[in-house]
Amino acid sequence: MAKKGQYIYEYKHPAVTADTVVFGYDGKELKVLLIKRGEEKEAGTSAYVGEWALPGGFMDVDKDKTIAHTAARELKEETGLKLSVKDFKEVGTFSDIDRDPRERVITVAHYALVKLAEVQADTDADKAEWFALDEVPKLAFDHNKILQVASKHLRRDIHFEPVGFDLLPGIFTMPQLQNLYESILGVTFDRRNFANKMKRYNILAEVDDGTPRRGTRTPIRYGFDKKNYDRLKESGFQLEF
Amino acid sequence: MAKKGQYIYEYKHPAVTADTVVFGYDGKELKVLLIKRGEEKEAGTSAYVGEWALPGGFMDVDKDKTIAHTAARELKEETGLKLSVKDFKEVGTFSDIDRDPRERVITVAHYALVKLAEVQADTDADKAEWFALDEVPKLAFDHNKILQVASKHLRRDIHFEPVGFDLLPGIFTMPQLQNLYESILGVTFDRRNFANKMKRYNILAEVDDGTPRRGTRTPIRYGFDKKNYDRLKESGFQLEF
DNA sequence: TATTTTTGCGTATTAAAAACACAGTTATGG
DNA sequence: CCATAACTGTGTTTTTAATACGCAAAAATA
Repeated sequence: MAKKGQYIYEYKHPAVTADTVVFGYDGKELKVLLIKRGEEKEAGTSAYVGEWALPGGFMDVDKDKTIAHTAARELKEETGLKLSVKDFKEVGTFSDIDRDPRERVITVAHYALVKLAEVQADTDADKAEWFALDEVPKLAFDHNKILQVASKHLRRDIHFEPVGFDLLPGIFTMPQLQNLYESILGVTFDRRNFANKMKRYNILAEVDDGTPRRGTRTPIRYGFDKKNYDRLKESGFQLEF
Repeated sequence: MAKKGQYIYEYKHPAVTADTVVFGYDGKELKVLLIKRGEEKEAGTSAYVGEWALPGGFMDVDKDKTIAHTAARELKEETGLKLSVKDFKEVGTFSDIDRDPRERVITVAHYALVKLAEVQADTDADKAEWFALDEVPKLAFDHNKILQVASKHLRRDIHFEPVGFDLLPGIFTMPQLQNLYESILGVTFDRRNFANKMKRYNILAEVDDGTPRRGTRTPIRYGFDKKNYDRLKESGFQLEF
């Protein structure tokens, strides 16, 4: 952690934080990881103590190689979740002059996608909790607005990147994939057309995990064919769901 | 401008700047507005003096309502170009730990689109100069990388927003519009298919400015039908070029 | 056991994208 | 001045993708 001391500048500097919207999918709906704010360790005074907020915190000017490193470090410290720096996608900067009552603070918002079932055990239940997207309470600072913008980015990105596969377990079924897309986009697709379109992209691979398919009712199990996806991406290919 | 003095913090703060990639189109190719760096007015020591760079500068913590206001203010100060705050689209944050030799500086990059012919007179020729995108020299800091990312954002945004109309004069022809799209995207379209597609969106309006159309060779003049576009956008419509 | 739900596979229809031909007028080069 | 090339507009045809449904088999449900 950064050292406390006396740091002097000729011109005013803003404080900089990184906040992260962590999205997870439980098979039914999209969820977000929130923390309950405690006493601030770094800033002079604390703000919004006891309220729900996005995980995040102040940049360590000496140690954080980039602002994404700040986001990753703070997420780990506040929720126990350890993600790779490249999993953080930048959403935008929030810099309204009065967004923090203590001093001028600008924050760089990120979002990250996790396989909820696999990480739920890692999240520190004392401090962090998963909320359904439509049950998120009033949050500290401008975090409701950040959440809104991040959701919009996710909905846009899903059209061009295989983000669905970051949210689902490694092996999944076509109906699961469709449910995910429908709940993120808030629409419904025709079952058969959705499957056809997905298959045309050749980024799904049937997986045989021993489960017998006695009838057509047992859904086929798929995995994400990352190798094929990377190849397609390199050749200038563009997904469009 | 911010006052010089002694500002003390308990924890280290990074300096924050806003840089802007201003794109203009001269009818042939995409251009970018660059400035020649002089002595820094605000920071203790100057860096990259005499080199080309993107217009931008330090946030005024007391006066800049948002980081976009910083971008607008600095652009005005450095190039004479006065743009509305809402014309600045955020590209991303650049925060590598060693990107500025003086101190830790993170920058929020933006891009803006202007009608080159109409603003060329406003740009202060002593300090600023327009460069063709493929003739941009080596820039200060990580500005080449910022330019690259901004160009990528522009190429993406052009698919969903009528950005072409911000770059062209108010009245333009179909070939001009096509040339713009082709030079931004680096592709070629079939003349007839392009025109058909554009017309289907119903965001173009034929303009009669008195120029007689004696033959089919004199191109039809169009204007951007903003009213129709806003209506379409409100109804959930999405452009896709 | 009868009924409903779920899954896969397929077809017909509709809309859009891509490829292409022609005619009139202006610009260009000798 | 004339022949040629270049530019613009308006179509049509062909190919491809998107959309809307039908059917059968197995599993869950009542």
